[in-house]
Amino acid sequence: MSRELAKTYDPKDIEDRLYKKWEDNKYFHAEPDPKKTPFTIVIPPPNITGQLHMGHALDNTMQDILIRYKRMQGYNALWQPGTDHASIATEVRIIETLKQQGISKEDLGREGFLKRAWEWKEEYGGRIISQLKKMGSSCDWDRERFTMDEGCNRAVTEVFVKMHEKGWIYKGSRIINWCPVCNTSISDAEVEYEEQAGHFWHIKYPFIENDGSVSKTDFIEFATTRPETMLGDTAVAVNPNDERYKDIIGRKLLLPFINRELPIVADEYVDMEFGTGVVKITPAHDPNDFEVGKRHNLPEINILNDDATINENGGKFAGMDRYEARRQIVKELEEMGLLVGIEDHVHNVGTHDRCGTTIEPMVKKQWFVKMDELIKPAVKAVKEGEIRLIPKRMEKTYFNWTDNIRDWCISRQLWWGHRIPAYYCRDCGEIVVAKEMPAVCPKCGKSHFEQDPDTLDTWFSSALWPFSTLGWPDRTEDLKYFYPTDVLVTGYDIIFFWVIRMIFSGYEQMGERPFKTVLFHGLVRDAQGRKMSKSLGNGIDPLEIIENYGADALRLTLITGNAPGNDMRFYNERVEASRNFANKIWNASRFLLMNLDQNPEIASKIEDLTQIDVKLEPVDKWILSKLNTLIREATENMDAFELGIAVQKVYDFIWDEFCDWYIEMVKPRLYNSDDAASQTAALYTARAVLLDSLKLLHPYMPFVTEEIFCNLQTKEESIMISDWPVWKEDRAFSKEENAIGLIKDAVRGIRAVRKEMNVAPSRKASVFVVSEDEEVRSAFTDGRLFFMSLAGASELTVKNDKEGIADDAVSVMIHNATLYIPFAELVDIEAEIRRLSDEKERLQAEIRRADGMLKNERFVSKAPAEKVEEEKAKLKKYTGMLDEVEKRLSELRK
RNA sequence: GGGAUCUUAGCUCAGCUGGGAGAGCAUCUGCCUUACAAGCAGAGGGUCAUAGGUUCGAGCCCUAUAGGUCCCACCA
Repeated sequence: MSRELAKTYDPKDIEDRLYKKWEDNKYFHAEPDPKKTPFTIVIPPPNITGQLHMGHALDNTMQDILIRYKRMQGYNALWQPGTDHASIATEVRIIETLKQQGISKEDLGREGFLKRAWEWKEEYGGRIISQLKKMGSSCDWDRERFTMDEGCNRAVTEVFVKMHEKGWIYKGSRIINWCPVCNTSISDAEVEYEEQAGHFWHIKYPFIENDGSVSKTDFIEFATTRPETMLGDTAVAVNPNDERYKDIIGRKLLLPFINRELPIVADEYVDMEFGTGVVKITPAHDPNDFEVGKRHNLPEINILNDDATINENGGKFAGMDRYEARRQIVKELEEMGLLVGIEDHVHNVGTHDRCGTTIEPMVKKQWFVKMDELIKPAVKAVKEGEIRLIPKRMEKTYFNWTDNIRDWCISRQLWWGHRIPAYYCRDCGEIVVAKEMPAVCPKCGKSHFEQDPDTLDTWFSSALWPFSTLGWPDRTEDLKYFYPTDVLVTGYDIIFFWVIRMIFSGYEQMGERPFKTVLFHGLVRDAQGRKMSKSLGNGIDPLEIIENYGADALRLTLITGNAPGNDMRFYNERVEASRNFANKIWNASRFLLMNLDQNPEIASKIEDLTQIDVKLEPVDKWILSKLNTLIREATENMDAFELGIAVQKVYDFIWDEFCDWYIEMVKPRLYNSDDAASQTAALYTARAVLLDSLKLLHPYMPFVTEEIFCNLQTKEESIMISDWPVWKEDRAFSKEENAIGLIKDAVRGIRAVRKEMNVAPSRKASVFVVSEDEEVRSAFTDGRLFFMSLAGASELTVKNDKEGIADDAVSVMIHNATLYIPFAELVDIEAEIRRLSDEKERLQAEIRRADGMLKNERFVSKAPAEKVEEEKAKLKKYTGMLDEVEKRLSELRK
């Protein structure tokens, strides 16, 4: 045993060394073992472009806590790691880099670009992994996967082909969200709405008279926020019930610039109350108009190029950017007298969540997943509790999405990702969806196939993650053993993107839930409560925190004082508090090790001692009993995923009960080498309690606990594979809990009195304990040594009456006993009377409360008997104390 | 427009099934007590947003109001 520990804990000394030890010993590795119960978590795969941020830090800390806890409980714990190719995010980043070198994506060509992308993956994919390791994450790195590795690719193709056969994946011409900067379609979930100050342009179109001429006097007026879309108008709509417009339904208008005839159609979609009650219809560029267009068989005229410039359908505006065209159109309408007015208008604009570009709705041919049937088992599972969401309120968010589900646009006009397994015959145009390119066309027999150039939404592959990582589509042993997984830990912000899609994919592909519980956490915000973001520059780098305070401190900070699903604020003072706690444990163990060093005989045999070998004293039993309760409660809290509460209890126990009370209580015994039995019991107990406390803390603070654990014992090689403590009958000592509780009350009372009376700490005083209760007297007699030391007493007399105690002694009342401290020259009778009078008032208030409850017949008859008894006991206790205070007061007033 | 959530000590937040309001930080006082000044001891500080209701009993359950945050929808 190395006993030369530094005075302050320095995480830098130990973290990397211990992590290496764990990895080298394969503690993180899990293999199917029928003798053990599996416990599985799949990591939310971080993007290969990513750098560890506080969100990852929180997410992974929570997972590591659960995994380490279950591993210690004897489960076959697998934490399945991996990374995500993050199709669009990565592609955008690579394009940016290329741009700096003056190269475009097209310059490289598809193949060249993908080569770069894989190089990128090799270069950066490992970065986030090594950062996760710095956090202490106990992932099974032997099983590291990537969403575009061979197995995942097979899973993706398998699912696509299967679902296509089933008719649940289809290609269709629908209105989709188009990002003109990223040059791709995106799903509804990727659109972020942003409030922007814009305008309402009030415009009028002229009627076409029956003779075919354009009216110079007859117009219809409406308003739009996107005037340039008029180039794609194919109708104007009014509500069929609108009396104002009944007569004009079916008439025709002339679209300026384009000179297209527009029918006036009647559709319920139009809100009569809003604006003029007239809506221009642009089926190719507005989702609602698209629906109207379908109902009325209107042509869909796309007026935009992919880069959001106006195409040839825009007549003379062709080639202009969308906003330039908007300005020009408004200007010309004004000149033509067709602009009625401009109004300021704040409205929500859809933007691409990756790049912030305003998206354009466009009709395009894309691949979709049909959702109506697919979603059903996913809804049922959560409704019936087969999948539990924590906190429960997340179910509302979940159902809000499932109830309004729309088909999922899965094709992307990107190169980095899973290429769609659809093949087009160049000769006859036949589409074949298959795992591999067909040799010959089933229709025309020729073999000129071309694969669909598009790739899949990045979430398509992550939706399969819980089973693709375990070997699916093969029925591997891993899959049979570890699936379904147990807990999914993630932020509530990706419930739509990922959680729901994993759930329906799990049921569809595996016929079974992908996980039993989803544990949500919130966002980590900055000290002012703002979201951490690159643009604000307010992000706190977890690696920097680890560098300055250690990974354990970071982990503890992220878990304490936080409930599932709630956002949290992060600031250095909180990390300092966590770091201080690590140091506190460090020093407690240093204290123990020093004492073992000074008692080599005891130290040599301490590892072999059991509780029955040592003569436990009441304080030893007291702390063991407290520990026992802690073990039960902390375990219960962890099982309920109340990690913040669990660790708070462990923290309080270690710091308050163990360090501030127990260690102080046993010091006199440890320093008295005349009583080896007592020393042994104290060292045995301190060590046993510390070891179990460390175990309870290990999931939260793996490094410091491991280091101390290994210093304290030699039989087990690591705390992370040691057994989780359990509540034990032979550690429950209620009598000692009461007795020591009483002594603590006495010590606190005396300390408070001394402080109030300005008695210097160095000045000792004699203390008398007077009690008629024999048990109370023996508690103090048994605890004489440490009680005196803690209370600053020079001598202690325990007796059953106050005979011979100085009249002006200061007194402290506790349950069934009164303490007297004669301070000789220091007495201030008036002050003592004031102090006791305050105490009297306090006790009277307590008695009023308890008495009031007990006098309430309805309380006595309706409240649980246990509760009533509790109040009766309190009433008795406080009445007794009040009697003593009153007696003392009358003596002092004589 | 729909929904969720929050409002508890100066600050940041816990408070699990309703049963005498807690922590960390900050503040004040006193301590270098041979594990730890990243510490020890003591103290102050809250009508638990407001108004009703249910209950023997409400920070916790219900209703309404006010303010904040977030999500969804997107009336052109």
